[in-house]
Amino acid sequence: MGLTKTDLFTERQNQLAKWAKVMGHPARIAIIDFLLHTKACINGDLVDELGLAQATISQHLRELKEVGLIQGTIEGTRVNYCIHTENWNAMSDAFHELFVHSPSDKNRQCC
Amino acid sequence: MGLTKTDLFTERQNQLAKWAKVMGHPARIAIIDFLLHTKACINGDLVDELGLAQATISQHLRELKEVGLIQGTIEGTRVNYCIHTENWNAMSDAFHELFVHSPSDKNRQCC
DNA sequence: TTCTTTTATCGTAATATTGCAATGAATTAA
DNA sequence: TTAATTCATTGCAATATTACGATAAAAGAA
Repeated sequence: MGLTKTDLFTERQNQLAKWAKVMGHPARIAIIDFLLHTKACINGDLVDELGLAQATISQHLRELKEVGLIQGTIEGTRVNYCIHTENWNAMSDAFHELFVHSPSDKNRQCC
Repeated sequence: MGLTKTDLFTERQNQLAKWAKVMGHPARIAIIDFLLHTKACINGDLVDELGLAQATISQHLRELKEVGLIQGTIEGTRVNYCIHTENWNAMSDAFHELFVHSPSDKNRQCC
C-alpha cells in the first residue's frame, strides 16, 4: 500500500493535509522562517544558512514551490526565492479557520 | 539516508514540523475535524465515519496521541477520544505566531 | 572560447509512511 | 463460563521521504 486514499476525504481536508505535510519538515520550516524574516528575497544562500547539501535544499525548495507556498525568479545564475503571498495567506486563513474551532469551552475536555 | 537531521534546527522548528507532520494526512485532519465538531467525545466510530479499516484508524489515532494533540480514556470496551485542549492551543498559538509574520507588506513580494 | 558560479536533476541508499488482514487483550453480555 | 464487542498490536507489502554525490544546464567572467 503506502498510498493515501485522498478520495475518501473532502477537498478541504486534502488541501489542509497537503499544506501541513510540506510544513512537516524542520528544514522547510527553517526555509520559510528565513524567507519570512529576511527583508530581501535571498536565494539559495540557504545552503550556507542550513547545514544541508545543495541538492537537498533544492529538493525542499521544489516541494515548497510545488504546493505554491514559495516562488522563484531566475536572476542570472541565481534564483530569487520568496513567499508566495497570496497562497501563503490562503493557507494561513485555512488553518486559522481550523484553529478557531478550538476546544476552549469546558465541556469539550471530556476525557 | 531517509533520516531527518533534527540537530540542525531549533527546538521550535522541530516542534512546528512535528505538529505539521501529524496534520499532514487527510485522515488525521478528518479525525480532528470530527473531534472538534462533535459535542460528545466520540470514540472510534471514526471507523464508520471515515472509510478506512479499523487498524488504520487506530494507527492514525496513536500518531495524534503521540504528539499530544488528542487523548483517550477507556470506557468499558470503548475508548473515548478528544482533543487535548492545552496542547491543541499551544500548537494553535505556535502556528499563529508563524502566520502573523505574513508577508503582507508590498516590499516582500519581490520575485 | 573556456572557466567559474549557481541551481536543478538523476541515481541511489536508508528509512518512514500508509493500509490492511490477522491476531491479542480487555471488557461486557449471555 | 462462553461468546461478542471494541480497540491495539503485529506483520507484511507497496509506496514515499530524506539525504547526498555526481552530473547537467544556464548564465556570467576571463
